[in-house]
Amino acid sequence: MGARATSKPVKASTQPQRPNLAAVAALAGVSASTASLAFSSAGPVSDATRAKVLAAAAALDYAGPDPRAQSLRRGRSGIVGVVIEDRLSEAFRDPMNIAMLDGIVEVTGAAGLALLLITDTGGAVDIAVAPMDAVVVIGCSTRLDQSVATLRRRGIPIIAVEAAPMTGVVPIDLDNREATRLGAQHLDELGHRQVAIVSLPLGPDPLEPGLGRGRLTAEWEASSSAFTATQRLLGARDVYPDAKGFVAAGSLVEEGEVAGRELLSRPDRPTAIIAQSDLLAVGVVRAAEALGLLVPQDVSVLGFDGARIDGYELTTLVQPAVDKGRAAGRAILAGLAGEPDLPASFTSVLRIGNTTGPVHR
Amino acid sequence: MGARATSKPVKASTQPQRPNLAAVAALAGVSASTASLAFSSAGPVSDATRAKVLAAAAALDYAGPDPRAQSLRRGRSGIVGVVIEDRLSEAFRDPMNIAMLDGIVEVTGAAGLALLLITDTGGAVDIAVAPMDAVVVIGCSTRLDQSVATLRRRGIPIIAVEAAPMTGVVPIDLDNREATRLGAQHLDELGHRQVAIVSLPLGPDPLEPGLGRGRLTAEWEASSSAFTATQRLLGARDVYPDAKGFVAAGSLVEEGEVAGRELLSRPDRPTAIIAQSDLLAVGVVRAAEALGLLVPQDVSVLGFDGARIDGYELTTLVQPAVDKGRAAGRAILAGLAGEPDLPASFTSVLRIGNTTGPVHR
DNA sequence: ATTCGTGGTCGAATCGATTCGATCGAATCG
DNA sequence: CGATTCGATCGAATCGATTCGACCACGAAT
Repeated sequence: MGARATSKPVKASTQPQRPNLAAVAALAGVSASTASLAFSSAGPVSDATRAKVLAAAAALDYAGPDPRAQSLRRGRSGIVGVVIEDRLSEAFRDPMNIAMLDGIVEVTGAAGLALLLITDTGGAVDIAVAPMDAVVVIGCSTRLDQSVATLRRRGIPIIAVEAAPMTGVVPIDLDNREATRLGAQHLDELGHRQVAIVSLPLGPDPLEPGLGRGRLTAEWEASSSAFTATQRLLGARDVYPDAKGFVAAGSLVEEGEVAGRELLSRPDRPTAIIAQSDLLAVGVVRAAEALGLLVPQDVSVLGFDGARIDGYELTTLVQPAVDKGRAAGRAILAGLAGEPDLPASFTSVLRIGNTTGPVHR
Repeated sequence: MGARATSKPVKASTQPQRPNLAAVAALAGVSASTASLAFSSAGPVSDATRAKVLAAAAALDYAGPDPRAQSLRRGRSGIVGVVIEDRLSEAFRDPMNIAMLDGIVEVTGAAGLALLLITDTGGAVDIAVAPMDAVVVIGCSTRLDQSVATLRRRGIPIIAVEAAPMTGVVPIDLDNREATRLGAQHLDELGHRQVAIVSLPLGPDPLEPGLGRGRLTAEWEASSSAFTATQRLLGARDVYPDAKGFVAAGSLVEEGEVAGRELLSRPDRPTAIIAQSDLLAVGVVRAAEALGLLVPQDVSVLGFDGARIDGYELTTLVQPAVDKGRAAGRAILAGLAGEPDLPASFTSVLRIGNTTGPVHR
């Protein structure tokens, strides 16, 4: 059996060569076009023919049309990219991200689209090589600009959730600044004058690039590449222009604890702390308790998100995370359908919990 | 301007037709093959030529080779499917799933593969239509069988994490049964004789299909479609063959609370509860506290997973979730490289916390 | 001076399906 | 009974790139 196998011996023996539509058609005694019709059921095919084709497919162990070929021919892959900046483990620890993702899935899933997770950790390479029909960037830091440019050249719809406005990108916005200002006003009305901020990550500190965590400086604030954090910072500054701050390295309870310890153990301890997420706020509350301070008697804590974290009833700004996701999903669908852009913007509402109270001295 | 636009007016006017490699090559004055080489840098191309091609690409606003065409030609799409049974919001609330996913990303991401999230909620349709190079099924219930069959016909590597053995599927296993038995023995040594189980979802109750939650019956246990839950059940039965149980509708704290209330408010209240996840265990502890019971004095609680849930120091079985993910990632890579199957199996270790103690009456 | 590489480029086949227009037979209608 | 239409099927072009073998020219070796 070695004589005639000289042309392509390895390939032929190891791989029995997956059958393709043409092979199925041949076995069924019909043309490839008819076989295609039989599978896609997008044209008139007699029942007898369809049965023959299906039988031939079964005989050859054919799994149906190759998705790769389909996506080339149709120009659609059925895949929506989701660009997330952090590592997954970090991004998914924040319930807001999950809620939003779930909103996206709810809408896109119903339309038969699957989600491709793209972590931005590598270079800007990955993002451009996947066969996506559309892409959503979440918490897009400014350094994604070049990747976005590539995507735009490719002509696919780009949706950005809470990002700086860019031409050709459909925005899904949240009133981060106004909402934070609202929360700050609440603190102001309670009489708080010494207020500190715990900020979400701002990107690398220009002065001392290190852990991504540390006391907030004017330089750092100015060079921030994080849109949402900056907006919330501005909202706080609208009421407390000179508030001190601490930048966390992630939206995590532990980070909030670090920040809280840092801010509350100083002699000029603030009477209230504006945390940019509920997870951070919980950390701050813990730090306060660890330092023997009572919340809200000794220190008020304001959160952001409206995550239901059990054991706590934070005063916070409740954002419609799932709706944000749904809106992103609808924006994708609109983009794919060639309809006009479908931007959206959402507002957060202040929910008073038991972590803020009148200043007490 | 209407006269000569009769042939294909709509398409030509709305879409400026994205340029393709051929167009770039033409403008650069080279052949398509050379242009391809210039982009892929997988062959000898003079620097001058490459520069010409790149310049032409820039002039035409060409974004690089179309990923769809590439994946057809190369037979690879760079996409790994991850099949998750629940809704994302539910699956991602369990830290174990996230940890594992992160392990997968760590390995596959380094190899330039992106993850396609596939929720199993719809029919078995979706799963087969995406252009994937490999697929990982997580917590695969038996009803995925047909989808797996399709995938296998397609000839792509299939990795299953904690699933019933199937031919052609590479298993990544955890010692669910043995580990649970170990935990049960720990309770046994502490003198517990009245023990109840809080089980992870088992699939629909054959007798009364409802919420997916309720008292564990022999019929339900026998008809379970959930592999992991069944294994852990068996491990508990190895020590306590007649233990009563309650089936939760998800791995959630709230579900644990429901189950705990149900089991602990009865007159024949157990002295210990085996929960099949740490989240469930926390819920049980909360329920106990709500009922005025002390843990572990009045009731011992055993968890599973080794998730670090703050505020609690559960006695639990610590499983290497991230390693499981990494192993799955390596199994994928091996499969894609045509190497022999790379299965793996992991063991959990008992970590004694402060939620179990000697029986006290 | 002739030959032997070899870097650089090109043609053409191929990946696997979809889809438009054409064809052909049969059934319907006038 | 001839013309029309409709349903079923087929051919061929197309989607956009990759890649193998061929080819050409030029410098080096004999």
